[in-house]
Amino acid sequence: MAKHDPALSQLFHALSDPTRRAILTRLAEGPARVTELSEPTGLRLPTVMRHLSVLEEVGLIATAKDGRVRTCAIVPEALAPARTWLDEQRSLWEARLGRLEAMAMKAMKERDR
Amino acid sequence: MAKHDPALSQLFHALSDPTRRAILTRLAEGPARVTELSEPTGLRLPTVMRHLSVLEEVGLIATAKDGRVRTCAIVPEALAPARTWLDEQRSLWEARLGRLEAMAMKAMKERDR
DNA sequence: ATCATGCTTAGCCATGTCGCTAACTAATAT
DNA sequence: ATATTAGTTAGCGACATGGCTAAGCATGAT
Repeated sequence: MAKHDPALSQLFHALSDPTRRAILTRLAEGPARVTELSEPTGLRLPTVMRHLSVLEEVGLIATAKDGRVRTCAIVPEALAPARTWLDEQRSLWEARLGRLEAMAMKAMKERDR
Repeated sequence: MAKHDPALSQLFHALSDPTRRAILTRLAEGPARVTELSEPTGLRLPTVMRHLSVLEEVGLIATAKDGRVRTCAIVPEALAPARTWLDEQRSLWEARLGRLEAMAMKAMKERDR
């Protein structure tokens, strides 16, 4: 069985929450402080903090504290493993389609023989 | 705020489980019956059934029962929304990089004036 | 020195997830 | 007719998740 890939699981899990995706989308426009990120969500600060922790743990964002303000920025490379997995999946699928096509060709040749 | 996108959330959630990803990878090679899918997982049948339900609910697989055997097949188009979101995210990021670059150019011109 | 701001921590609650066993149904094989 | 096979349903338990409030703690403003 394909062995655990905890990083990928965590990555997809992080992306599975709409609030977290919204935060990432916001951050794609540029860095922001925590309060700034929390405002559009309608959620309380501690809740948003938790989402930010999740995002930071999987490496999707980086944060730094300056004085009492924490600034968050996106880490776009962190999305790569997800893309890679999806691409692999697609190429597996296409390989299979290719084999099916080959079989169909072969079947036609047999029939015409 | 970006409005809810429950389908995307469910899709990412479905992909966030290693067992489910393993099942998809297996199915990329061709259809399989339930028992066949359960064997390599080391999990009990009802557990695997639950995973299959999740996959079917989000449209990642299709199943059909013939006699007492249920056959499962992948539905590769179902991955598209995930890919699309990742691509959008990347293009947002690149647009931002573009703007930063433009700002840097402008700053250099100002400085050289 | 005091107050307001911005985050952080601790802890609670409801709900969801993932595993299991046990018992059931339906189809096929003997 | 009976036994086996393949899946299904029901329901349990442990733990994770996502929301909240309340209280704490630095930093910056007055």
